[in-house]
Amino acid sequence: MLAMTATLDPHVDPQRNVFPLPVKARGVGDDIVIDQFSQSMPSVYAPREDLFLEGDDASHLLEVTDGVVCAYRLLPDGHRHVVSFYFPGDLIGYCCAGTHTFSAQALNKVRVRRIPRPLINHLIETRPSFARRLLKLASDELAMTREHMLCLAAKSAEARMAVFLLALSRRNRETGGDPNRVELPMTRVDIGDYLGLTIETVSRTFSKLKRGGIIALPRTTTVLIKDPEELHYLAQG
Amino acid sequence: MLAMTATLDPHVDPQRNVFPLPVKARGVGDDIVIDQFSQSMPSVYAPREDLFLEGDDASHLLEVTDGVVCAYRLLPDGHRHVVSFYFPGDLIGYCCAGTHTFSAQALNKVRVRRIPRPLINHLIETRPSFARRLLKLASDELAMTREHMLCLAAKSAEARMAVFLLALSRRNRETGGDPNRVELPMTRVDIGDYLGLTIETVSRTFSKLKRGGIIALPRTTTVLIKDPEELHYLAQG
DNA sequence: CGGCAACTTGAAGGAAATCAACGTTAGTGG
DNA sequence: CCACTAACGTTGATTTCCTTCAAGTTGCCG
Repeated sequence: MLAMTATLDPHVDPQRNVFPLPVKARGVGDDIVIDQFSQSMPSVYAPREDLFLEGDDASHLLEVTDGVVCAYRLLPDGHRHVVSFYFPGDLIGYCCAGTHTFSAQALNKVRVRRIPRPLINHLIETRPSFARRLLKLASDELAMTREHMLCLAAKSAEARMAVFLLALSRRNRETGGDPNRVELPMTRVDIGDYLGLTIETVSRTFSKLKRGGIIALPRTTTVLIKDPEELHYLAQG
Repeated sequence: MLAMTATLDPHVDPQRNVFPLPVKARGVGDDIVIDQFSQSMPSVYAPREDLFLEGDDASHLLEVTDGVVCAYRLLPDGHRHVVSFYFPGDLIGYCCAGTHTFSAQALNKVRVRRIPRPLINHLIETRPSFARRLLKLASDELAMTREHMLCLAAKSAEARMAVFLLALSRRNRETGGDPNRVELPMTRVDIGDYLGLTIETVSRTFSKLKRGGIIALPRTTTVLIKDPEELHYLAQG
């Protein structure tokens, strides 16, 4: 259950030059108001099913409870750009205008709670603390987006991959998992479209890191971080 | 004077795949409250003077009234990344936590109005409409940052430059200026650090556009757009 | 076992970075 | 007003990294 006392994730640290992946607030809900409502309409999506498309009416705010969501945009030239990945506990679409600015697709079996926008608006009107929390959420997401932007603007393929893996590792640590064992729910294409690289470069970089003894890849979807120290070094550029 | 009725800039259109430059709200102020306060402490900065540094306490929100501000970050490896440019009417630091997540430098003579954060917090508490407006502002900036990110992830040097010039052109049009005459208050280094390119590439791309008859450069700081059609085409990728 | 999609690896090509030199502009002091 | 200087900008030659194109390989699911 969402607790009123749940605060925003204290680990978001815009000062560090890594970790652009969203690590958002758990428990943005205000008391049991949201809880009651959202319980009444849970939704489940199959792998590669779209939750919504860019331009769709953003009538609801989504909270991911299970699975991983890939936010993406399709360009006129046919290219695809992955904006972000959303994990359990993350909120989607909380600070958007009337329509969604990106599409969202389930990477595996995804479960979300749908929170109607009017409820959000009502809470903003009636509870200043809620508005402040949403604002903080938006500013955190902005900081993370800038981090990712910086990564794309200034870093090599190897550095981008290192940043990416460390972001996943960090998320694991924060959710009580093994920081040195990273599961990849997304394909190489997803990773490439997120990091601004081709699948070939993603694959080659994985191999290079493997050869260097920095990671191991027992399966294509499992990364074992063997040398976190070195990975951090590479992430710096 | 800031008017209560002033709404958010209707021209921000996240659907379009161009124009990542901030075109933010004029008149975020709530009635005359902010107006009264901010009038009392205007600040002026000389070219290349820093308004604040990354990590500084964000005690105030800044509204640019004159000149152009360059938001940037310095990386451990010595690289510099330009996050954004802020023009008259733009707000800086409205959605940031306790400390600034980037440094800000005046590109030319800059005048800003400093709005104390406690006042902002007070307005959020007491006026839901103000909170909603700030949230809208944050969501617009997020959309624009994503637009820029997409540009860095997926576009060629030429396309990035085209997008950049069109963004400046658009801003001109919206402020009643000549959309086909763009003044560049920033250096080639600034542009390069913003677009993730070297100064040489920026310069070469200017020359290429000039050779193609798409732009003219009567002075290094003045761009005349001769073929907006073609420039739009190039901006697509 | 077959078939297909995802992934890996190799070779060739290209776009931008780097290295290096030259030109241009603005600002300073004689 | 001109000479000098330093910062900024342009252009060329070379190198590097990533993309593209083209096979293979792996692994999953019927």
